Amino acid sequence: MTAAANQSGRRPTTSRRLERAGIRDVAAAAGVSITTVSDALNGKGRLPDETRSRVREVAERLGYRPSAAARTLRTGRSGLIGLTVTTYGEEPFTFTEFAYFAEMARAATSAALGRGYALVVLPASSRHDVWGNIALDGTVVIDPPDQDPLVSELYRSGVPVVSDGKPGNCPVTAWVDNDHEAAVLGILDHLSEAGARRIGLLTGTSTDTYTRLSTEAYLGWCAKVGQEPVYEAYPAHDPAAGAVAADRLLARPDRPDAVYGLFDPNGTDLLAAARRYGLRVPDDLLLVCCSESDVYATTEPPITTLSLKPRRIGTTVVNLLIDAIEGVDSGTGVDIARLFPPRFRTAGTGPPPGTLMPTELIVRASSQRRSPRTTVSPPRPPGEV
Amino acid sequence: MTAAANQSGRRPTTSRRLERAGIRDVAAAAGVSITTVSDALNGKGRLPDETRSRVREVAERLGYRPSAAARTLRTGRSGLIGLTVTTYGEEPFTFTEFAYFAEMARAATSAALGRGYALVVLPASSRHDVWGNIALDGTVVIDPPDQDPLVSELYRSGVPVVSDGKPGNCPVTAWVDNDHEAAVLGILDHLSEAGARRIGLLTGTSTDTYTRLSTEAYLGWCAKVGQEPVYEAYPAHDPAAGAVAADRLLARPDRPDAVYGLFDPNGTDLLAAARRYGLRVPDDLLLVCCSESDVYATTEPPITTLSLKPRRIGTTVVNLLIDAIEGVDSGTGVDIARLFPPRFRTAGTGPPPGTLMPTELIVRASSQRRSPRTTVSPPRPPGEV
DNA sequence: CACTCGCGGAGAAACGTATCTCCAAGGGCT
DNA sequence: AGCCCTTGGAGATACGTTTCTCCGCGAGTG
Repeated sequence: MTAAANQSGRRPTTSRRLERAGIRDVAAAAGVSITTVSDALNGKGRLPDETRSRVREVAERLGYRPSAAARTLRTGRSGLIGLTVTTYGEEPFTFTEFAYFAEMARAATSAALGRGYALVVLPASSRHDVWGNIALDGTVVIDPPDQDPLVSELYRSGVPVVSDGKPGNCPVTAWVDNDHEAAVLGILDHLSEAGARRIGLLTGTSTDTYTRLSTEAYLGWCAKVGQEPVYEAYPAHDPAAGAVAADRLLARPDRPDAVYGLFDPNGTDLLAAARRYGLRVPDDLLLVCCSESDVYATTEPPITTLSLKPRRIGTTVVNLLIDAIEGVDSGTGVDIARLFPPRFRTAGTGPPPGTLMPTELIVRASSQRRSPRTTVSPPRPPGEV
Repeated sequence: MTAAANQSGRRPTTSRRLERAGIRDVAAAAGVSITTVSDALNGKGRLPDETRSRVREVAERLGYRPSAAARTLRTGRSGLIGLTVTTYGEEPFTFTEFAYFAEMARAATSAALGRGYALVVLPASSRHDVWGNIALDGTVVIDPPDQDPLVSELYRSGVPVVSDGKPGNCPVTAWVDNDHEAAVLGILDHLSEAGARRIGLLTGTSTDTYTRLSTEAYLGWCAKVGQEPVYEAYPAHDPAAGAVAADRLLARPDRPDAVYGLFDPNGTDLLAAARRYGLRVPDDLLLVCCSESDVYATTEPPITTLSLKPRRIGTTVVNLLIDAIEGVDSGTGVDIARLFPPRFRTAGTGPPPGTLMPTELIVRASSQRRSPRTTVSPPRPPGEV
């Protein structure tokens, strides 16, 4: 019927200014009800294809764009995922400072978008302001410290949290981490096989999981093989401190004949320090550092690096989070971990399901005693090409 | 059917499960109206301090968190800003690939948070899906191409857009860019003064503003001083292609005695190529490249770089955008550019207000003839000062 | 013929907040 | 005494969706 005029029933249609078209306008223009429009556009109800396409066409003609805010309010889902890094001090962002974070964030963003979610970058130390003003379906937390208040708050709010880095004592829904212990042990073995007698460590003073687990693994290994630990620790966010620490390590009376550096810039710093002390690499000093950068392929000599494969981590973290978001009856805010799809659970136990991902050791000249100097099959790294 | 539903007016209070507390619950618990709670929490109405603090306390006790979605729907503001990079092909993200983007994004994120907004990273090429599902108060667009459909769409939706990179023909609210022409001319003059007779350019094949303006400035300069242009172009996203192009440039019969490389990795590529051809830097070849990385401070020799100061750009872009968002009566979706605060307008004209920001040339050894060697007036290029 | 059943679709109730309008009471002023 | 103004606060509505419920109707079916 000619319902076009009064379709809105009690709505004061006259008050509509030049605002954007709403679903009501589409309904009126197409001569159907709001329900039908919603169903047609979302592919939901039982409608003949003809109605569906007609509605779609009208919507297109009016330039109709559904209001994300209204949809979020109604459905309880925003399609937004928070990404935050909590450790490493108060400075706005260590993102991109360490290549690991940059790569990881990029992969996470990509993975999220592939599943229809977008990532919001948030600082852990932000005024409650920003966190409270954003409707988040879930959050990725990078390396939460023990008892992280932010994670607790999110948990209380019923927001699923997946952490990159095995959480100390936080109620996370799930977590993903590298097998840092295996990685360090692998490197130490690798160096030993290359002839190292005393392996030193360049580590950090912060208490994040990565630093802690790696250092513990080193100390444990030392105890096992009966080597006195030789290490220097420095605040990892301070690039200058790294160079100084590298220097200190090589200046010690019990100077190591091999060093593993836990952080990205350690490789060049150690190389520079070695040069200062007249040490040749790898002849007098074997070198390995953890880095995602390929500049170490072109240093002189090229340096063996451990890659944490941040892309894989980022992708996995996001997928776990979205699985949690979509796998849960979002009404019940309680004990999301219990409702988590069982396939992600760790073997037998209760508390949050975690996944350990392997690392990759990229063996270059710095960790191999000069063989015949040519490229005749150097010893291969354990599992990689 | 069920008559026992109605308790508080018409609301079926019994249906409230274990959901989170809403503003109504706070109002009930505090014995005041919803209005009062809202006013008290937002510091808005006229209320005695006593009422205000009492309401706040009750809200705290109930763990009340306002719904961001509802607030967004009501106020029309989400506190979310989109960040997108449109050029450089289809790959998910060139973010962090070039240090410029990484730095710029970081600064933008920081600036936004400082003003209470959060950044959402979005790909320009995304399915309309994601863009439509997010309530954005505005968008930062990095380097939009001419007639960018994304920008047009945003404009039509009434979303303010500020671009990093002078837009070709897009309805942006404002833009920020470096003074690329001045930068290139400055470098060319710098190289001339250092004794260069024939300056080459390593540029890109893409059509983004940066590449275009820089190349044009180079060609213009060549025409003015009467030098035959010597340049090689390659697809900037392909790192391998860069090395090849650098090699090509130095292999030419009309080999330049100075080169400016527009992209970050060009410095090391050119250095490597020079080495292959037995050219000494800076003696036989002067080198400058555009980069934000400080690795060029430690190359052998250190390389002069042009910094685009991405942090300043990112900060400025975001501040302009937020000014636009907050300075406009968001009801009227029309012609936001007109309503833009006049102080940001360019001198006389109409179309979108833009800001040119200076660059910074960091002079290192690669662009200076060794002092003792040729300190005395090398032959000057024809028409130069 | 009375009935069920599937189809196509309409109505209206939320979702949770911000805000506009309006009201009551008390006190100062002319 | 009548009036206005300020203070403190309540009611109701709108924001724009999604979705649950329900309804009419024509066609099979016993």
